[in-house]
Amino acid sequence: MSVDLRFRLCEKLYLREPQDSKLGRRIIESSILLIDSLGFEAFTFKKLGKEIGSPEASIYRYFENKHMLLVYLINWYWEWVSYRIETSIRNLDDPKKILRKTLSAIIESRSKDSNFSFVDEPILHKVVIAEASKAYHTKHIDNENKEGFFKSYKDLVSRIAEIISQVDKSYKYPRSLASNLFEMINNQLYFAEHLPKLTDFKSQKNINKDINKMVHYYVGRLLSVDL
Amino acid sequence: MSVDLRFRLCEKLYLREPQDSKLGRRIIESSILLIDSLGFEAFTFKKLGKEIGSPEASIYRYFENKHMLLVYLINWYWEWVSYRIETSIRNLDDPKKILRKTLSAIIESRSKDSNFSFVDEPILHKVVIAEASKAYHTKHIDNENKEGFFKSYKDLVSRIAEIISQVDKSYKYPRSLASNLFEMINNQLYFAEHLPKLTDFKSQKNINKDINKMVHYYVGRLLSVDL
DNA sequence: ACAAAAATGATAGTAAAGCTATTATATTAT
DNA sequence: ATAATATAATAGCTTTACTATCATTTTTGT
Repeated sequence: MSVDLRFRLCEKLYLREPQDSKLGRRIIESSILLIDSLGFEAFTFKKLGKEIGSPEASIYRYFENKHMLLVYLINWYWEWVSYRIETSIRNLDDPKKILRKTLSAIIESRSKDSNFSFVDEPILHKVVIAEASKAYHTKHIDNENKEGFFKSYKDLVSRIAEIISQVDKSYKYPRSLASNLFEMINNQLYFAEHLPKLTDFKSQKNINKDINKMVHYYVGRLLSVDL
Repeated sequence: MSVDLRFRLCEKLYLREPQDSKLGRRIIESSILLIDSLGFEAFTFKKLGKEIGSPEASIYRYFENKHMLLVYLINWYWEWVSYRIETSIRNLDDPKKILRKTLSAIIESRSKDSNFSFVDEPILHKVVIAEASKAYHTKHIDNENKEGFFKSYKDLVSRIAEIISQVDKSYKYPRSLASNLFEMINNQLYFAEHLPKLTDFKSQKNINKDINKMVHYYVGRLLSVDL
């Protein structure tokens, strides 16, 4: 019998912790699928309610609105990526090796993880690729940031920046490189599928391998180390 | 008496060419200011109509909906950047010099241009930074791309990729580098202002200089040339 | 200068989104 | 078994995102 791990996310994001109840988990599970299939703009709590056989009003008891739900899902995703990275570099000492493993773990954060039965990670990653920028490009960004809405992503970027600095202490832009890494990977994946003129990658099975190669080359060049 | 230049944008974007009438230009002018101040989500044609003293329905005669208007504005911005780049590299031969000038022109695409009286370019750039990703992260991206909704940006990226290739013919990712350049610059500017943990830049007057330096360093490193 | 054509204004109306409120019925905890 | 809590069922309200109609300007062609 599998026990679901759970992440502790910013409490301001929800009215009731969705990981703790059946309905809550169904909200998480189904919203990921529904946002993926409808797109965030066409996604509504009414449609989600219909999907899971519960009234709209019940969903409002968990999340104030669909924006909060999106931010929640995105935080969940970054917590999960962090968890995968830490797992994959545990017991390593060599900074270059740690960096290499970290980069590969980031790219591989696209496959199903049996530790979380109610989340389909590959689809959640699709949602992050397509919708995450909407979560932080809002008029209320400064308040929301103060409340901790983006903590998971910021912590992850800080961690990667640290790993980068351990390879090249003199590198001037570790945070920018770290955030750009995530944004770039997700953008290039999106472009490969939808706007191929904006990328050199082709949308195909092996795209992960190609992106992985590029990212190692890229970071290696910028830090002038061989990765 | 100043004569406004105008750009030829994809005709599918609008129902009536807004650059050709007084009301149309007021729509462009005021929508930029209003999207900047309200954010795209809270921006509506009703509010825009109130602002310019025209009924909502009149605006609908120019643009099918606010999404189309946003896409239009963003195309306008990229056409303008292209125009500024071409102006600044005219008569140059040396590929490295062309690349250097191009990068600087991109960064400097943040100041008022007196050739277009009805557009406040610095504010339009703010709108592009905050809202452009919403224009292409939609469920209808593939259809819209087919219709040419993103032509201006794709053409610009192609042009930069060409310039990059002329400096280093063997560089494998010219398109990805070009698109990443634009996305990175805009993201880092946004992060500096709103999510400082995600960047090494501080939001202050001289940020353009700092970003310019980083971008030259960055492209120089990746292409292994001195810029 | 004048009629025809085209653009704009004024106003109304509709469906859906984005909520909030209320009461009834299940579930769960003690 | 009962009290507390969560969920269901239903209703209703405001705003958004449009569409339609007709009157009034403004522009254009001759």
